[in-house]
Amino acid sequence: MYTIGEFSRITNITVKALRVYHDKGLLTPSFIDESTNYRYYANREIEFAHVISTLKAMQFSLVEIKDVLNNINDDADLMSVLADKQAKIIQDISSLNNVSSAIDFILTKEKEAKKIMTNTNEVTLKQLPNIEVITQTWQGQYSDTGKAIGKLYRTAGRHVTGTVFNLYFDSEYKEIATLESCLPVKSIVSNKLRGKDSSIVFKKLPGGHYYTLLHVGPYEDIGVSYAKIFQHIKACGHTPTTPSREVYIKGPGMLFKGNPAKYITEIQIPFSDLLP
Amino acid sequence: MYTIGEFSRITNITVKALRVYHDKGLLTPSFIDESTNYRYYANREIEFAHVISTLKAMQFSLVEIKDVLNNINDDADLMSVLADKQAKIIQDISSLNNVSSAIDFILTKEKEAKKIMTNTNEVTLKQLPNIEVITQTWQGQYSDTGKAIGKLYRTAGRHVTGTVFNLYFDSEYKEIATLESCLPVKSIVSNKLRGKDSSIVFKKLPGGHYYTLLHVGPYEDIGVSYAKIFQHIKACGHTPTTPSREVYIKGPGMLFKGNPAKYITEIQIPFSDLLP
DNA sequence: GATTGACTCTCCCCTTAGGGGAGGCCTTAT
DNA sequence: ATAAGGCCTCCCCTAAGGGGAGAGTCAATC
Repeated sequence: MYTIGEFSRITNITVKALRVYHDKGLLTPSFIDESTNYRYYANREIEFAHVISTLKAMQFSLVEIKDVLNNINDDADLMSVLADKQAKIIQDISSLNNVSSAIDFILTKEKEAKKIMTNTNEVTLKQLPNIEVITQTWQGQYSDTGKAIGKLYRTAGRHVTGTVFNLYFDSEYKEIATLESCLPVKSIVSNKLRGKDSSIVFKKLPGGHYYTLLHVGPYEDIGVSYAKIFQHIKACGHTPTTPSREVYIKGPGMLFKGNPAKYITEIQIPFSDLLP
Repeated sequence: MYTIGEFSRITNITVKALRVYHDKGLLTPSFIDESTNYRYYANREIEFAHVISTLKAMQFSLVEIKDVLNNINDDADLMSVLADKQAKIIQDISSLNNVSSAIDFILTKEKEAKKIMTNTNEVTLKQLPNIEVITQTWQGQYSDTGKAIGKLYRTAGRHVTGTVFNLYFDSEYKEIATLESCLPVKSIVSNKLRGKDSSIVFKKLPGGHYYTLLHVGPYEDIGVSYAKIFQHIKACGHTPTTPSREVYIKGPGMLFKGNPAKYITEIQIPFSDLLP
């Protein structure tokens, strides 16, 4: 016979926990002094204590453990209980994996943005690849882009392959611009669109040569960068055409508005060789 | 301005939860009617609510979320918080994976036992392979095997490769037998033994030809099976030698004593061709 | 025999993130 | 004006104990 303290040391279960197990009828000491209420445990209980610890380590709740202890005699039953528990654990693992991926996505994006920040921000001539996107065309101000993007993201789900951008069809500044928000996706998404909200369209955007310039800072200042890139294009003897693109490499994030001074936008402008 | 009910529908957060967020200072409605205490939310709060939901989905506690909301302005800080959280999630995943493996181990063993049960239980002549084990030699009764095995299991950890068995060095029945408990392991375990408790020894057991018989039922009845196998060996003109083995394919499990009528023990007896 | 220190008892409060419900006040539609 | 539904606060409940208070108990020492 052991006192509760001795038994606690033997089984590596705290005294508090042992009292709880007693209260809940999981592990009743084999003798209780009726005058003092002292609990005394026998050797036999050590084995039970071990079973409880093991089941607890397997994520069983105390109620479940009690159930197992009282109602399971047959091996087959025990195995089915264990199999159920394992299924639940595997499900938990999968959902945690999803969370981890989601965080990964954010971290990766941030790292890319950091890398880009350290690059020069000079006008560059780039060959853009063909790209598959879902798009939504609308009219309004740049700041409404968020609304369109939300819908696109929900449609694409986990098939997003790149960073969102807008196409601008106006060659000069307009208060209410016509634009098309684009989200690069796997081509499989085109199947998901059948019969759905027809304002969202799957497209293959052709690539080609574009003049590009990174604009770092709040969107309100983007005029400066536009001036810079137009000047450069003209100096090269080319003529800007449409649609131009604004790639929102880093903007108000999924979580926070962030710091506008660190927003990164890539302006991409197509051109023709002809003089205007 | 939205009432709490409208805001709840917009954000998919229950009214109860919104009130808790208010109490804890996570999300304060932008206007509170001082005479009625009615909460009114503005559009601005929708964004915050979304941030809170997102962080909750990422396993942040309310305290952590409040901390993030109040104290994090810099992107770099946010990323480090996310990275920390991800590390913790990955750790959780790994520990769940361990639990799942442990359950797997039990389920697999049980399935094997079931398969064996359906086989015949006749005396068979088998070629046993060489095998690497850790062993502990001791004297006592069969029923003390559990004690030795516990130590072996703890030593081997996840490098266990097979089912535990005892070697018997006495050729006749003795109250206090000399026996050696063996646990098949990967040879890598031999490294872990250096400088440790020297009663545990790493060995390569040679295989060879053995007469074998499955004993199904409680250990007390094993005498019957021994009689059967000895008789068979004699009938074949061979002489039993030592050490004989008892493989505890299924016994009192890691969790429960189980049903002794379903215990499975394989008796393995070596022999010489000479007559005694 | 008495004291003392270590042990044990019960009881109460606290933790997460709200859920359920009671009782009472408020708003809005008919 | 009335009724329905919305909103308020307050209280209890969850799982698995941890922390601590106040009181009683055990065993050894003086």
